[in-house]
Amino acid sequence: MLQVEEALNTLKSWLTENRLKYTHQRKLITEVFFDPAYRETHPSVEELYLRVRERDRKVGYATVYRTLKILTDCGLANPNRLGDNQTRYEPEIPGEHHDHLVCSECGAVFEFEEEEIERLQHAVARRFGFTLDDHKMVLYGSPGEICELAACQRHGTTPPHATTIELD
Amino acid sequence: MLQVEEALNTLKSWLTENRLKYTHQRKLITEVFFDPAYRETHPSVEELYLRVRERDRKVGYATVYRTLKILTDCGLANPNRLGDNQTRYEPEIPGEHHDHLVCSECGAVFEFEEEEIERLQHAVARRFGFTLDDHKMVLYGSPGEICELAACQRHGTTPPHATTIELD
DNA sequence: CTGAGTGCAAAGCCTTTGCACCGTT
DNA sequence: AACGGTGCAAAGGCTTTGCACTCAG
Repeated sequence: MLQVEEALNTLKSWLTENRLKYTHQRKLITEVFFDPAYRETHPSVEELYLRVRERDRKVGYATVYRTLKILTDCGLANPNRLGDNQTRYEPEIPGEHHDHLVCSECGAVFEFEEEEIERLQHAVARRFGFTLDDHKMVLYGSPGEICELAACQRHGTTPPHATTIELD
Repeated sequence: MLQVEEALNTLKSWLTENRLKYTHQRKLITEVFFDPAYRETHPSVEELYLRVRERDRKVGYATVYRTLKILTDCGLANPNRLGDNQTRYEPEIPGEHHDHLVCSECGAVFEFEEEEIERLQHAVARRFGFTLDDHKMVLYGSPGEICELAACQRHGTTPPHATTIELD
């Protein structure tokens, strides 16, 4: 719940700074997006739209698109392409960056952090005379036969992840 | 020219294996795609289509899409999303993988290789019990004021890269 | 009040598909 | 000759936009 409040505060401040309005819809969409129960689901716009509609039938599709754009602009949402040709969003928690590993077979999405890769990415940017602003990285992998760790759905283990996408 | 021939041979074998046909269009599109003069331009389908049309006016848009799909399937083309909401393709040279760094300001695209990052990506996949099949990584960076190295167009240096995209 | 925001439907993009004709095998 | 390929135009997804109405500040 805490993070929902923080997100709403961030949103509110950002809107005020930009002379935009803190509307019922923007608040609702942000609440749903940051709902702890859905935090790791990497929803597409449509998926989020459907969840929002469960709470308020009158919210329009376009509003969800527009709000997600705002959330992205104020650093609260992170758009990603994981491989199913849709833009998927995830709530951005300050200081909590992670990247994704997608199972080539079933589309299960796993999150991971790898400080050393991030460091090297900064180094690469620096090598070109740039300061790293952002990056997108997605790994695609196949679970081995004798794999104990892979929690890939198709292999029967309980998934520690919350999303499964349909790869092309 | 060598790589064009190699690509055509690879394509031809693959088509034969799959009982598909080695048509005039597929040959032409592949030749244009692997043309040394354009090798690093990361063309979108439309850009490639336009180039192909310079050599044969009758080639259709759909054929370029279909052929690029084939080239991707037989490992000769690599689709990428660099940040301008288009799929851009680059010729795949065996053993020559690289990733991209995009200038946040002007959209200039730079290619780089970083063995250590690749190694760590394999390690991450392994940690989850997966074998790494593929990955997508794009870095976004800003050129510094006092930057000598950044060959970002907007900053007046000769670009060592061949593509500039329009970021959203 | 006033201008930004919303919902709806229409329009835009990029990409795929159906179909009749064409060309490789 | 047989069957996959091609070109064209139409249709599909996802996303954005125009517009009249609504509501936050």
